[in-house]
Amino acid sequence: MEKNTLTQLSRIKANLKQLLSSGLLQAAQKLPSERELSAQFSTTRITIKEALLALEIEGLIYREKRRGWFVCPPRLVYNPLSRCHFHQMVNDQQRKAQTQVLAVHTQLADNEQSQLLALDKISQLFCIHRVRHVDNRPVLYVKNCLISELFPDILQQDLSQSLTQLYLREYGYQTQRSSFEVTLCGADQQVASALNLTQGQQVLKICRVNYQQQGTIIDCEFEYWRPDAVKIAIDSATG
Amino acid sequence: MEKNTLTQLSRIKANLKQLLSSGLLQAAQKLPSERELSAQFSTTRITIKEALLALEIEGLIYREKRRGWFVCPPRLVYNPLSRCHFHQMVNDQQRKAQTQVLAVHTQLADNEQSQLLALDKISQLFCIHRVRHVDNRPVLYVKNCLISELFPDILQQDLSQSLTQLYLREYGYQTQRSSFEVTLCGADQQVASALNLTQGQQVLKICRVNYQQQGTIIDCEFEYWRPDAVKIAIDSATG
DNA sequence: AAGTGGTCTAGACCACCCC
DNA sequence: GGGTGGTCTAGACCACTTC
Repeated sequence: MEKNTLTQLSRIKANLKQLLSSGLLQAAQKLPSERELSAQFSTTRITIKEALLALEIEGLIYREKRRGWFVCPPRLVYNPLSRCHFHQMVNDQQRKAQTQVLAVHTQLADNEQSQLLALDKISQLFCIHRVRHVDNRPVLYVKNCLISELFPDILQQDLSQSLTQLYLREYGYQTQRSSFEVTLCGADQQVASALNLTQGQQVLKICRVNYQQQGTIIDCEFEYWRPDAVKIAIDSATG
Repeated sequence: MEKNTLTQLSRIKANLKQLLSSGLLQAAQKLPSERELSAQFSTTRITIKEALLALEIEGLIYREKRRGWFVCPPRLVYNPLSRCHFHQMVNDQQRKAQTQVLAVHTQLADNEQSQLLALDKISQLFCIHRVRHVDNRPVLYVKNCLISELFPDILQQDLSQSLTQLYLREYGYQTQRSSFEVTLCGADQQVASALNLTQGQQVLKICRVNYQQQGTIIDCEFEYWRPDAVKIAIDSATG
C-alpha cells in the first residue's frame, strides 16, 4: 500500500487550485511570477515550476513563452466529424473567432502527405498555413495540403475564410466523408512560434483527410491545438 | 526572429533520439538510469530529466513509477466508435490482450455520472473497475457504470470478458449508438497505481455513453489510457 | 532597463522496486 | 540492501517580452 505522503508539491498544488477555483483570478488572467510564487511558498523556482507543470497537465493553467502562466478559459467543444466550419463553431459557443494566413507555398508532397492523399506519383501541392484564435488567443495552427491540379488559381482567393466553403463555392467539391487521427506530439519551431509555445511543448495533433462526393480525396489537413483549449466530442448519431 | 540556440537539452535529446532510432534498444526495453545518463552526458539529473520528459511528450519513451524509462512499443490504433471489442481489436493488430477486474461495487450516482446517464433521480449504480494490458503492459484503466436496475445479477458473471458482448448475450442490449469525449488529465491515485504511473502524470481520458436499440442509455464508461500507447483513428464512413 | 520564463549546476534525502 | 526515480534546496546565466 502506498503511503499518503504530504509533499511540498501537493501542498502547493492544493493551494494554487484553491486560488484558481476561488474565482479571484479571471479566465486568461496572469498568475504571479514563478519567483513571486516561490517566495510566497518559501520554496525554490524548480519546485514551483513542477507544481505549475502539474496544473498545466490538469488543464487548469497554460503558458505563453517567456510571458508567464495564465488561467485556462473554458474549452472549445470540437467535433472533427462535423461539417460545421471553424468560425461558426466558435460563434455557436459564444466565443470570438479569428483566422490569420501565415504562409502559402507550393511544394512536392513528402512521405506523410503522399500517404494520406493516397498519391501514387510525385505531385505538386499547395500548402496553406494558418493560425486560428479564440477570444484573441492563438489556439490552433493548421496546415492544409491540396493537390494543386484540382484547385487552379486558389491562391488568388481570400484564404482566411473557411476552405470547406471555398472548395464548394469555387470548385463544387463538397466534403462527404472524412477520416482523422488524433495523437499528442511536441511543437516544432513553426507551430510553437505561432501559438506562443516553447518549442517541444505538447500539442494535440489531428491529421484529417477529406473526401468529396465521388469518394475522391479533396485535401489533407494537419491541425495542432493547444491541448488545454479544446475538448473533442463525437456522437455516432450526428456524425 | 528566433536565434537558433544549441542548448544542452537539444544536444541530449538529439543524441537520445539517435540511440532510439538506431534500433540498439528494443521496444519496451529499459533505458540507462538517469544517474548513468547524466554521467554520460556530463550534466545533472535535472537536465537529463528534462530531456527525458521531452521525449515522453513526443511519445518515444515512457516511465514506470520508480522503475525507469522504457522505449515505447508501436501504438494501438483505436476507433472509439467501432463496435469491435478490446480483445479482438488488440488481436487484430497482432498484439496480446489481457483484462483484469480490479474492483466491483455499487454506489449512488455522483454528479458526473448522473449527467452522462441522463438520470433525473438518485439511482444505484454498479461500477466495474478493470485494467487492460497490451503485450503485458497495463495501458488502460476503465470504469463502467451501469444502472443496477437494468442489469440484475450481472455481478455474478465473469467480468473480465467483453461487457458489450455480455450485455447482448444476457440482457439483449445491443450498442446502437455511442457518444464520447476526449480530454487530457492527471492520473488520480487509483489510475496511477493500476498503470504504474506517478500520481498526476498525464493520461488520455475518454468518457463514453452507449445507447441501445431503442435509444435508451445502456451504460457509461470512463477510459484512462497511457497516452503513448494509443492512437485514435476515426473514419466517418465506417463509424 | 527591468522582469519573465528557459536552461543549467551541484548537490541532497526519501519512498519504493527488485534482488 | 542497493539502485531507481520522485522530490527538493540554493543558487546562476541567458533569451526574450514588456515598458
